[in-house]
Amino acid sequence: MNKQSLRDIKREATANALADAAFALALAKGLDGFVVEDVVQRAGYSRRTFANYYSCKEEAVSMAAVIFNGADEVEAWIGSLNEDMTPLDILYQLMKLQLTGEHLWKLRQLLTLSKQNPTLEPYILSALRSLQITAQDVISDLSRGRYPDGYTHLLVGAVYGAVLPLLDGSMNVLLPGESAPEAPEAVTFDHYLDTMFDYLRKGF
Amino acid sequence: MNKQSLRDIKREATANALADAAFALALAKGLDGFVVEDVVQRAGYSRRTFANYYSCKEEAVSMAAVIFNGADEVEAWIGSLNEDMTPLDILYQLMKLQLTGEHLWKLRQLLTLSKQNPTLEPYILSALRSLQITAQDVISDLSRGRYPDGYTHLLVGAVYGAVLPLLDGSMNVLLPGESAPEAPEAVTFDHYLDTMFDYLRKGF
DNA sequence: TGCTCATTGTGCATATTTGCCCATTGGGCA
DNA sequence: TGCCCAATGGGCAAATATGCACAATGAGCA
Repeated sequence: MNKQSLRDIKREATANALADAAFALALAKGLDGFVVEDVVQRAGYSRRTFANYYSCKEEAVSMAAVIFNGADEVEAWIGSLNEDMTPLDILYQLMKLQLTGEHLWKLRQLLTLSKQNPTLEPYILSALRSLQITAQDVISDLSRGRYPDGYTHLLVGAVYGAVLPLLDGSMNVLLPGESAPEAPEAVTFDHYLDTMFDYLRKGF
Repeated sequence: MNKQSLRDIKREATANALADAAFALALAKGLDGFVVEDVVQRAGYSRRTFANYYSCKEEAVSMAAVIFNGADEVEAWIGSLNEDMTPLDILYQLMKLQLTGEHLWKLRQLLTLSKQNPTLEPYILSALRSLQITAQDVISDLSRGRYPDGYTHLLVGAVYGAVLPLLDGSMNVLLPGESAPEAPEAVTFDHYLDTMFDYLRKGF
């Protein structure tokens, strides 16, 4: 699907390495506990290169949560799609694929960090927005000719607009009795997600 | 000691990755069982970049055997040297440090490969020569003012000129009853090395 | 207040890597 | 023999990464 030249691969690897390093440092030391120099040292790049990819550490930290490592599964899934599925069904399955345990866990960590330091919030929103764009492209492509673009845009917008509230809601529920952070529990989020799609299907 | 900028580090990493990949392929498939394209694919670089570092796969394979990963130990050892050691003693200890098990094993694999394909031999010689240059620099620096350069040059030349015969000799001895290649046995080589230095000390 | 200093942002030169190109080489085969 | 073709070597431009310099920012402190 993607051209993915060697250059593309390495560019993506650089961006991911920087984002991962920033995210790890944010978890370990808090948003104010490190500087860009620490990030590039951990990732093995120069400060100048960091500036070529991200405008600040907040952006890098946020991007770490949307790094997508399941492109192959999504591709296979797209190929196996039924012709008669509605955009709503497609979108539902896509979110199940995209928002896997690791993603959810990272997003929650991001939200926790942003509670302590609201500077982070706009960058989280941007990161989520990039997820939305990706989903929009997939849905648009899959339902082309069967549904107008306006329909899918509104639908995808509604769903991704609800991600943050969904996360927030499931956090409030989970956080008190939350077990180990390294084994994220997604069941409650899934429940909220199902509820959300029920509303979307049957109307609020 | 070395400036070792980030650029230097990455340049060395590239050269090493390419050499390691070439060496691994040579072991797995033989010198004629792979092409440069295979090397760069395994290492994650382009064919053009390979050409920036090595003129052919034989050169890369040979360089893999002299990649030195014990610079720190050597540095520490240099700092702890006695002022009254002779160049011969220094050189003896340096070879013990340089020619560790992994190096010996790689060099032997190289020799085995070169028996099947003599194309490799000049590149092995070049690789050994680079080891010799390094040793020459260390020895010259350590004995500066106490011994003339001519003396150390002749000495180092004599020793490194004997490395290939030493390897050959110890191979002949070891190969029949050689155990697992992944646990190289260096004791017999060490014995040969000691004999060599005995000759150098007391005269042939 | 004004000063100091760590951090950051950015322009520019240089180094490194890649992609694309084509010429050359050398072995296999009709 | 002559042709074909995979592999190679290398020129060149573009993309990416680095090193360096300097300005801007902003927090801490006398």
